[in-house]
Amino acid sequence: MEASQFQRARSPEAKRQREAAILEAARALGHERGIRTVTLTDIAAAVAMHKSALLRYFETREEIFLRLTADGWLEWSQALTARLRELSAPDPAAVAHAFAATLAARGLFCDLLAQAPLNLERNVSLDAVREFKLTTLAARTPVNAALREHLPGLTDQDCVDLIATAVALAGAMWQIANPGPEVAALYRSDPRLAHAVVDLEPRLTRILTATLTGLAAN
Amino acid sequence: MEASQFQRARSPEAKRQREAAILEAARALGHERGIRTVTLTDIAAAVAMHKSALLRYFETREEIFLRLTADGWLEWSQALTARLRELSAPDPAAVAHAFAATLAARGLFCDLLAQAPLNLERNVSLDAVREFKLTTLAARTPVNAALREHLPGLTDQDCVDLIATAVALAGAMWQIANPGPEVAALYRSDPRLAHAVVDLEPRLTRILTATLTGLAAN
DNA sequence: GACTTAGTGAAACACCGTTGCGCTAATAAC
DNA sequence: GTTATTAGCGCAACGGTGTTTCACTAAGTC
Repeated sequence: MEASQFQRARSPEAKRQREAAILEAARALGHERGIRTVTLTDIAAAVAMHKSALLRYFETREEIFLRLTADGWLEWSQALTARLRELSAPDPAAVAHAFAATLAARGLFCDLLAQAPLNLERNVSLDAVREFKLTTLAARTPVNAALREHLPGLTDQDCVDLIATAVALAGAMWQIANPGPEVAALYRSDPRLAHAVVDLEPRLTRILTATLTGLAAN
Repeated sequence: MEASQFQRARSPEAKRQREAAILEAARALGHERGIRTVTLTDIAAAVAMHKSALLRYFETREEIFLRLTADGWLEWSQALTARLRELSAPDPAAVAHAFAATLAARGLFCDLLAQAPLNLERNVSLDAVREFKLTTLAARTPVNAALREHLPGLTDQDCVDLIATAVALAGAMWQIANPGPEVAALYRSDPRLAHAVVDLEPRLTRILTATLTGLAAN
């Protein structure tokens, strides 16, 4: 997050190093304050560059976060696939819990998921959109395979739907489960608002368990 | 959307009329271009006022859309409750389809739902947040009652989870199902991106049917 | 050591939501 | 019917976005 050794990146390796530093700074800032509040000026300050220089590495602000989202997909896919392969006996509830736990543990990813379709596919080149979609497809593939292997009763469409559901719910519900401090205090102060306080992981587990058993029963 | 009869609203009725005109203009603009792209200047032009004048009726831009969202909840609740009451024999698939159909038919509401937790609960007074949450609670109550009446096997928590799931999925998936024209063309042009083309209503129906049968089976 | 080239910072730009401030339309007082 | 008061409104300015332009100069090349 501090200045690099070199003042100007000319070699391809140096450029990749700078690009990685920018992504890492954006990730760190997004993690501690939420994506929405992270500005180009903030990222630029974190990597000791001017914000205009960032846009020589990424076409637009949204593209930075789209890259972060794609990376998040791949990382989450690895973690989830590994967990699914550890399961022994076929157990929909365990599968649902694996989805919920891996997602709930990745707050930044959930934050990004919620904003990806909303903000990120606009103001981004079509090439970037294509690459992003292909990356998410590649990330879903091993999860899909592990699912079908563990629960042979599921069709391919079932697996596609399950992953889409888990990701959509994680994005949407993470936002609700993580309000700002004042709003959280408000929810706790008024008993009528108790329903607004939600705990992400158990709720996701509950819902996904139901969805999965429903799919398996069909 | 054109100018009012009076130039200045002084009586309470005239003020409410102006407020309604602002909301209606925001709704119309959001419906045809998506909430994200609707600016205060746009709304002001539609009601033939200056944008600064809008902020005498609503504390902030987000508050306008929060009001629209709350109205959407009440309207959807009515429509869904009526449809649920029309169902005769207990049928989870029919219930799921009622959810999916009423949501898919309300694109603006889905759009608002996706942005409500994300953007709207920030930059809005705590009073507005409280009122919004209470309104959504009031909107959920009759749906909850109709659900339990039609499918007695469901617990209260089941109904709460089902409504939360339906709403979260509708918001998130509507965004994916309705990309901009260029992105939609991209999806259609590349066979590897065929999975990115989704049809909201059948997909929601499928998923919610599974979730509901899973909940009922538990 | 001079030359070229390409990464960078500074500043300007367009646009956003928001605020402060006169003006004057709409009402009330006489 | 005239005048005084009040308050809704347009205008212009402000601070803050993301983005673009351009002169500068560091880093490689001969």
